[in-house]
Amino acid sequence: MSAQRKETVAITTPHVPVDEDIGEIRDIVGFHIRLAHGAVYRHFTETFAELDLTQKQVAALWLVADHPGIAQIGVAQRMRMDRATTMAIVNRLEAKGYLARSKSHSDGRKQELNLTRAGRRTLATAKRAIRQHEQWLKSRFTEKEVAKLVELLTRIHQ
Amino acid sequence: MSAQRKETVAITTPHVPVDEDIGEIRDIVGFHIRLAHGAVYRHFTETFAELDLTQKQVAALWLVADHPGIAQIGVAQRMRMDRATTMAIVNRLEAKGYLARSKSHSDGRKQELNLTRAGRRTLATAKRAIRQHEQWLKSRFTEKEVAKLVELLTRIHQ
DNA sequence: GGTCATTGTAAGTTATACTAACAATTACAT
DNA sequence: ATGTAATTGTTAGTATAACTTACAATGACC
Repeated sequence: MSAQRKETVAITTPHVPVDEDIGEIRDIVGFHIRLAHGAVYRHFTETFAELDLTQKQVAALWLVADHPGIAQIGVAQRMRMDRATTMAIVNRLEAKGYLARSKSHSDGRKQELNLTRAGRRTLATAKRAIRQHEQWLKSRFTEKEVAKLVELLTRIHQ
Repeated sequence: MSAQRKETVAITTPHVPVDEDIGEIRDIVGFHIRLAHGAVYRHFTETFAELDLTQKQVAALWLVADHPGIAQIGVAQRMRMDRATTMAIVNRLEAKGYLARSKSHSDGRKQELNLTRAGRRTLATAKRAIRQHEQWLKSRFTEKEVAKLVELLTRIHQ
């Protein structure tokens, strides 16, 4: 559907230049980060359409898999989200049956998060989709450029 | 308030390491883009708290200023948004009194967008805030690195 | 023991992004 | 030139995400 739409645009509106003038905004780094994020987000959504998972949901699932028994606050800190936003995401993953909460016995305030069997199965599928998605993203760079990009981006998010 | 909160965190939870282990996800480029975008978005929101404008709203305002009489579809294409999303943003900017719609006489389907006097005044203020925000973002890079980052990001969003 | 911090939770707000449908207008093919 | 298709704006509805505020339960610490 996306390829079809793109083709339609190319056929019916050849007079619209690909590199439209965006004016002074071209020199704003933050604008490029937002455009790049948007492009990645859109491709991710297409890749995960059948799986019905968002970036955040996959990231949270993956984090819990890598840190069994992690508390919600732990997920929040690693993903740079606040508690309320984390709640919403964990709620959705719980509703889908991919992870389960259980009271921590070391700290009564916390809930331990763990994947269910379905969660592990889905994450395995998701990781294959991520590999595809990453391939699409990395295909335009050399290995060295990928490393450089990650290094630069890391300096932004600490 | 942000500095205060950061300080509080540093004082009350020194046992939480800054570089928490995020596991395998560390190697996913898309994850770094999302984290970087989130960090930039958060700083932008703080910088523009008094102005009560979002990234998208400023970008749209700026685009209209650089392209007087541009149609909504033109804004959408340049910002990689669909028509409905553009509508919402233009509606908000119109409600704030920063831009005005007027029927195009060359194409009856289109609306010409132009800044109001208040819109021009606000954009001027916004540009000063953007300069601050960009300074914060660029401060961690050399000029060469900024150019490289923009070049790499541009390859992602075309 | 009392005070303060942490954690999870609920409720409500805002912004964004998408789809689907519709009306008005324009473009185009035969 | 007429009928069909495409474009543009618009509305309505849905979903996600991020935020605030408030509250309860629990833990940390003097």
